[in-house]
Amino acid sequence: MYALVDGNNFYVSCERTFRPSLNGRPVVVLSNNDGCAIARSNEAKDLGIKMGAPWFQIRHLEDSHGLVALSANFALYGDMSDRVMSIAAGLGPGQEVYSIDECFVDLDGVQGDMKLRSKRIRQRILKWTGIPCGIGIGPTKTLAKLANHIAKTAERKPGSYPAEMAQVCDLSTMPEPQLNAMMAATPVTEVWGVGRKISAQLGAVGIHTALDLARMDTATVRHRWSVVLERTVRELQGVSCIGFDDVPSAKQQIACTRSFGHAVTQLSGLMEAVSTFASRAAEKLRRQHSHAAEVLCFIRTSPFRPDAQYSGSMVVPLRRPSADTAVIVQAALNGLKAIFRPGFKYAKAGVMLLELQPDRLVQQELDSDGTDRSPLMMSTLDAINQRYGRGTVALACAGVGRNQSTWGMKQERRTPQYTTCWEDMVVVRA
DNA sequence: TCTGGGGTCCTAGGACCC
DNA sequence: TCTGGGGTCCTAGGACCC
Repeated sequence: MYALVDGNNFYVSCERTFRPSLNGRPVVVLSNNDGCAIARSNEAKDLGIKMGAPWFQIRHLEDSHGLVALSANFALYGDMSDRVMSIAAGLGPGQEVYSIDECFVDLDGVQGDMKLRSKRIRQRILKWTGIPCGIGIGPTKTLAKLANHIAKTAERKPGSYPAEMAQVCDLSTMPEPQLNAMMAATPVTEVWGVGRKISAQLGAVGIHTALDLARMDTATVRHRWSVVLERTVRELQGVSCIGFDDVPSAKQQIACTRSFGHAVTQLSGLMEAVSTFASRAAEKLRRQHSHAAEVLCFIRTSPFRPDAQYSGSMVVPLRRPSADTAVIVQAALNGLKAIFRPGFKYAKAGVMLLELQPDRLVQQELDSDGTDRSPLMMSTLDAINQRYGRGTVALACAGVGRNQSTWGMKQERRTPQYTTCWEDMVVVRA
């Protein structure tokens, strides 16, 4: 049996913890470059703001409806997430942190009233962090997700589901007729694993609700769609098909990509950006103790602009797998020089590390004396940047901020890093 | 003027093997 | 008229997730 704990409107709720004046107001958190809305308060949803809505299309609501927009503050959200997760872990013996705002908890062997227990945990998270959560319980992950959806929807839209489902919903002990009624009231799009494309295809054959999907014949589903959807159907039927990932495995690829604050036309600006992204990616690589065998670099213009379009990418193999920033930056820059075409307004670039492997598998070289100083240098670099802040020590090709004002991120509405930066800490005066 | 970033898994089809 | 059977590996692309 599983529980799914999920923070409501997570980024907005993090901001509200430190600025209670935002309660009751329509609030959105914007993506990097203040591009589009990636989190919305209930009031903002009620204004009809869609997930991913471009800011320039909704900014008129600032004046007309008191909409508040904030730049994304991921340092804050990451830290608040850690706090929420450590409290949620108290619900059961195992926890899988699935994303920044949600986790599955394994409830096997837990005694007592699961719903009451969940309500207490929910209350504790709210009291200790200020983040409101929904908790769903079910015999499979997909049903726990469904229960979570019901818990949140019942709270937000009274009348959509029975009122006692609000905040915490337990589908695991529900009598079948009632469970069927819940599934019949849930559109199939809300089922975990059913996206836009597949729900349209299902709709075309008369499958509109979670219950319709649960009652489909698994062989038909597998034949017409895939084993992925078949698993979803079985999970809805109460047969667990999706495993529990207690210890997250190392990533198979690592990316660092950004849209620019302003268009970049010169190779020099792109070189700075790509160097910076490659350095960041290498840091992430070292944190999970991996080496990369290939480096992918890409650049592209903005598909939203009427200008001439160009998109180029190249995979650069390394002579041998590495986690050395200098090696990875050099490979990325070699790729960049090969794909760069003058005369375009570049809007985005990125570096991806591919073919990752554990760093303990090292292939020595015949002409080497066996002493590789790179690991020591890299761990020193990471330690300094960890202690004194990102970018304290960097490769010179990442620039010294000369072009940063061009390609660097636009963040005009960022809130303080209340919990991760001494200077930004809240001061209480008597 | 202005449209995010970072992942995973699966499948189909082609190249190649005996 | 009629041209086998069975397998692996790789890649590109599509679907999904938050």
